[in-house]
Amino acid sequence: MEALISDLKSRLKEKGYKLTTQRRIILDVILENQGLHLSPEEIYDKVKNKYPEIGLATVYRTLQLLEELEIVYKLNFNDGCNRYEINSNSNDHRHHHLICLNCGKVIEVEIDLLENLEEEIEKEGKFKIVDHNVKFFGYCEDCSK
Amino acid sequence: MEALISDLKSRLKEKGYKLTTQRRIILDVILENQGLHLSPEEIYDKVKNKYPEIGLATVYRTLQLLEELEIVYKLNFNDGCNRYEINSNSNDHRHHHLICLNCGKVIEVEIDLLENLEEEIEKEGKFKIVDHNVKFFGYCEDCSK
DNA sequence: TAATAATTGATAATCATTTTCTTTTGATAA
DNA sequence: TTATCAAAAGAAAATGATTATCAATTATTA
Ligand SMILES: [Mn+2]
Ligand SMILES: [Mn+2]
Ligand SMILES: [Zn+2]
Ligand SMILES: [Zn+2]
Repeated sequence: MEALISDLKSRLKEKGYKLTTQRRIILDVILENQGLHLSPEEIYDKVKNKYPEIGLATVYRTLQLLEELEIVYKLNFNDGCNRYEINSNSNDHRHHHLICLNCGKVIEVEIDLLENLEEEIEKEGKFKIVDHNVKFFGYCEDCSK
Repeated sequence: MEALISDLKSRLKEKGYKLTTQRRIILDVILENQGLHLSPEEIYDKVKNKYPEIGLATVYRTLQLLEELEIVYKLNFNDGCNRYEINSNSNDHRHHHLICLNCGKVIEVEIDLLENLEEEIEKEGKFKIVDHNVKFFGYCEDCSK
């Protein structure tokens, strides 16, 4: 997590941006809530505990910026808002999400196993893959009865 | 395509809904534009050519209904609106999408190849998979230079 | 220290989608 | 066929997430 903050600092500087208190706290909140996939509003609420003067617009702006810098990743679970998580692996591995159709719970899966599929797709020579996004829908343990 | 219309008719009747002209035309437009992933607004424009009195709210309402009946499938390419396509295979096979990060073009891939991954996930016994959604990001032929 | 550029917070504006409400339509029974 | 009644449609207003605007503040540079 320290690595991420210094990462942020250098990537910001690189583009002439500053590491402000607000930005750092927003990233802190996301870091402290790994796996929860917070929405901007939820992040706003949590940040307000640490920095009550924060404005909602700043949260939106910062999330945009962090996404641009590939420090966070934007998710869409079709529940009316975007959600964000740390982009732990800018390089290769990206985890998948299992979404329970009954209770809405979101479970993370670390195995990737897309190599075959990606290879097969690139074999055609018509597309160069650099990232993917995989969601599985079904029923979690509790909801399977 | 005829199959889909009669499918629609029976699934509607099953739930006490009616097959109206508007609903049929909306489905026709989606059928006539396979692979284009139209947005509600785009569907509205095309339907207006055949039925100028249609209202936008009817399009939204019908899309919701068709999705509920599993006749269409809702997609999100993060471009500010939802998009819809025929849910050609309610059973098993669902095609994937390749999205060009440069020009935005969307290409469909028919190979599935997720069996291994799904098996591996279900092996843990914590989740029963019934559907998936897979997007690949990268560069299309034209944009790879 | 003065000048300049970046950042913020408050507020207004956008824009896709939903709701509300009144009128119309269509299936069914008398 | 006609009366009845729920479903459906269209117009218009409302909602709600996100974005843009703008004046004030803060950090950096000359
Ligand atoms: Mn996650
Ligand atoms: Mn498609
Ligand atoms: Zn569940
Ligand atoms: Zn392209």
